[in-house]
Amino acid sequence: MSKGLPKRSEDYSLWYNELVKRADLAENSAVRGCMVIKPYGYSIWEKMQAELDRMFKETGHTNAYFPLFIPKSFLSKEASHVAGFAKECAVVTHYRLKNAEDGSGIIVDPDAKLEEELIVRPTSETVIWSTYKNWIQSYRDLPLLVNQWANVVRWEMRTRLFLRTTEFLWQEGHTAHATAKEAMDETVQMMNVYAQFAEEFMALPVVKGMKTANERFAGADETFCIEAMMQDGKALQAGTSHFLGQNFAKAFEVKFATKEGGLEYVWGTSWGVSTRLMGALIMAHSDDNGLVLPPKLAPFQVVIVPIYRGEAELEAVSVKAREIMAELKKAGISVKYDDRDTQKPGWKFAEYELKGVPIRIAIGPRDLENGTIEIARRDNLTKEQFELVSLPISEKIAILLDEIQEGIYSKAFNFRSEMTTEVNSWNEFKEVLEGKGGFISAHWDGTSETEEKIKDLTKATIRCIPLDRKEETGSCIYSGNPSQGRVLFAKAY
RNA sequence: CGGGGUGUAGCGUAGCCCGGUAUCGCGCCACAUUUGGGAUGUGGAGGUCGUAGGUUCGAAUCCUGCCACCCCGACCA
Repeated sequence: MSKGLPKRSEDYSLWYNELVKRADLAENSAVRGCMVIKPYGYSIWEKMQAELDRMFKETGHTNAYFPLFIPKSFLSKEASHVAGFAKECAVVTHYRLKNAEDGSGIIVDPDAKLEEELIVRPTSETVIWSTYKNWIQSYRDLPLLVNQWANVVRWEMRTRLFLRTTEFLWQEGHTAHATAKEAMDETVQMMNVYAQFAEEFMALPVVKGMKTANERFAGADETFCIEAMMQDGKALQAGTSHFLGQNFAKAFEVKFATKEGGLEYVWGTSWGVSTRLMGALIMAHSDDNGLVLPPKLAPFQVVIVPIYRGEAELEAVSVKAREIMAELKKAGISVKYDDRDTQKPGWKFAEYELKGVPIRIAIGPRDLENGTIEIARRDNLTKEQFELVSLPISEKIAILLDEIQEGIYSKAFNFRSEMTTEVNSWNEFKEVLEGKGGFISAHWDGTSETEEKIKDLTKATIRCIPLDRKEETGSCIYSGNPSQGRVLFAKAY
C-alpha cells in the first residue's frame, strides 16, 4: 500500500498530480506553467523517443534541427495558421538588459528593441517551409522526409504536468511531396506509426480517425489523430498527423519542376507527438498504489531487493543476485539491484510499486536454502515463490514481461470497450455523458453548427470520425438531420 | 481575463477571528536495537511566518499595496 496516495475514485486529478510528483516523474518549476522532468520520468520519455525515432527512420525519415525563434512575419504568411496560434505565442522583443539608473536592479534596455519581433516556436511549419523553399527545386528533391526533436512553447491559460505545459518536448515531422496522393499516404502512414507505437509499446489501445473541420490543425486540409480513453472516462488526443495540402507551399512559394517540365506547388504533411504521451501512459494504466509501467517502456524492467541481516548474509544473497542479474542482462532484460542498506526491504517494495517497476525479485536467506526467489508482478500485485531449477530465470522473466505487457494492454482495451457506448437519442446522449462518460458513438449531421451547439451544451467534442466506422445512414442525435455514419464524442483533456 | 482559495522549516500543517516572538507529523543528522511489506527508541539540527509599507510599546495574527501558486471557467497537443 502506498502511503497517502489519493484514490482515483475520490479525486482523479489530485491522484494524477500526486502520482506524477511522488513517482519522481516531474514537478512544477520556478517558471509558471513549465515543468521539471525528473530523471526517472525523463528516462521513460527517452525510451519513447528511442522507439519512435527508430520507427521514423524505418519509414525513411531523417532528423534535422531548426531554430527556436520564428520571425513574426513568417508566422503570418499562412492565414489560418496564424489565426490558430496567435493567442498563445511568447514573443521576444528585446535582446539586452541593463542596470537601472535608479539602482533598482536589472531592466530591459529600451534601446535594444528588435527590429522585428521573434516568436518562440509554437510549432515549426513556417520556419521549416521557409527553409524548404531553398531545398526544393525539382521533383528530384522530393520527397523530403524530415523530423525534428524539439521543445515548443504555447502560452496556455491553465497547465497540468505533462498534459498541458507552457513548454513541452515533442517531435515534429515535416515532409514535402510531389503529389497529393503521396502526401496523403504519408499522413496516413504516420498516424499508423503512432497507433502502432501506442498499442505495442505504451500498451494503449487507440482509435484512429479524422478530425472534423472544427478540430483540424490550423493550416491543414485534413487532420488524422489517435484518440485514447483514460480511466476517468475522458478522452485524450495522443497524436496527430496533418495533410497540409499545398497551403504552406503556397504561403512560402515552394514550387518544383516536374518531370514533364511544369512548375507546381509542393504537397506537405506534418505530424507530432509530445510529452503528453507521458500523461496518457500514467493515466491509462496506473492504480491507487502508484504507477504501472508497460515493460517495454520501463526504465528498468526488474528490480532485485535483497533481504538480509548483517553483512555476511548480504554477501551471500548478493552472490545469487548478481548471478541472476547477469543472466537477465544477457537476455536483454534491464535490471536494477538495490542493495542500499539505507532503506529497509518494506520501504523498497512500496517505492518500486509507486514507480511502476514491472517485476520485483526478492532474495533472502530462506531462498538461498530452498533454491527459490520471490517474484512479484506490479500489474496484478501477485507474488510467487519460483524454484530456480524449474526454468532458466531469464526465460521465466521474459515470459512474465510479455504477459504483463499484454495484460496491461487487454485491461486497457476492455476498459475502453466498456466505456464506448452507442446512443441513438439526445436524452440518452446526455445521460451517458453525465453518468458513465467515455466515448459515445452517435450519428451527426456533419455540420460545424451542430458540433458547436453540442459542445456548448455538454462540453463534449467530436474526438474523431473513426476510420473503421461502418457506413450506415441514420439521423443526427441533436438536429435529427440525415447522417452518413457515427462519430465518437467525448469530454476530452 | 472572470469567479473562488492559499502562501508558516525540504514537504504537509496548527496558530490568525480575540496581537505578547511559532504547533504537530513526515523527512533530515547521530547512536543503539532492527531488516521476508513503508521499523523502534533516545538525542539533535533546521523558521527573514510570500513581499513592501502602515497601525501598535509589541504583528504570523489587524489594515493597504504588490507578487506567486492552486482550483473552477473561456483557450488548447
